[in-house]
Amino acid sequence: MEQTRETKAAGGAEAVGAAAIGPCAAIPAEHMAFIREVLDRVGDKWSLLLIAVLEPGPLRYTDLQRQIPGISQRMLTLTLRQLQQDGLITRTAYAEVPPRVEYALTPLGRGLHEIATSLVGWAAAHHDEIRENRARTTSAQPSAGTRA
Amino acid sequence: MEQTRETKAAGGAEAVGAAAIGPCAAIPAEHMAFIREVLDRVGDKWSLLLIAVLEPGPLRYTDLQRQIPGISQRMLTLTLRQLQQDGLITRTAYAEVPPRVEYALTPLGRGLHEIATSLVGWAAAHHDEIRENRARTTSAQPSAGTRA
DNA sequence: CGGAATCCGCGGTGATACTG
DNA sequence: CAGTATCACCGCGGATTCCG
Repeated sequence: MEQTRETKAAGGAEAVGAAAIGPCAAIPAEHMAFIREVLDRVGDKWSLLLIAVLEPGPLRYTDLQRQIPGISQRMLTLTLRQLQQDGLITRTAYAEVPPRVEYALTPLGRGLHEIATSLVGWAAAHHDEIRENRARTTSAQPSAGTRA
Repeated sequence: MEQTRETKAAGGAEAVGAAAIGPCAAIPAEHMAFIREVLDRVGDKWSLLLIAVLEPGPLRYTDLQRQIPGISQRMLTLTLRQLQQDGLITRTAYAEVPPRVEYALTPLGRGLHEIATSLVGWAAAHHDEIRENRARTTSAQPSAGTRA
């Protein structure tokens, strides 16, 4: 029974050194945990969007709120802080009479921003396609494996 | 008080027609909702990872479980089904005596896969950097804007 | 203006057990 | 092998309120 599972995961053990070959095929299990961690942080509903929106220059708190209609102050602040802790964005507070705070991408965050942009672009490009597929298959699961 | 917020978001209103310029700068609010939707689906802890892992060829259910250590049957099945509904992956069931089911990327899913790979690659490349940053700033927030 | 604090619900998520 | 079903948890995330 074990030989069947060797389909393509045979390199699981020695994949440790194979990380350079492909970033995805045979991912070293040791890194999986952290990758998941990053993926989770990045995929927490707002982070990527925030990174994507933060593109050009420093943005103020209110600006971010305007650019991301659905977000609440709570989530904006929370996500902002998280991103800052990870070193993806910088927070600059000017202790002026009308308090002003600006958020900007760090070089590290800029790298992620490109990916975020790709993702947003992909979503925008295929959103109708996905919607069609989703509508077509929504609540349309036969009992089991039909269509061979 | 209103003129201060015009920093760079002045194009917020007419950005609707500016969608073709940049995928990210001044995102049309109309698409935001769906982008968030896609982003959320894609960022639901497992989807991207699954897409990334599904890279080369068809994989069986058990293979996927092996490749993604932390996932439960429930989440695997759920995510799989969701991705299938969105037309990102295909599910092929062979009604054999030992039931065999193979999952593979669709062309659409392959597009996302590239992005997922980028993201995973990015995470792997900067995971230590992020960790440092995170450790450095963890529970180290002064009362307010220190370091200008 | 930019947040912090609190309350609270929803659903994502994981164990476990069972089925075909 | 490849799921499905049920349960129970907890943390994300939204709404609201208050502070500097």
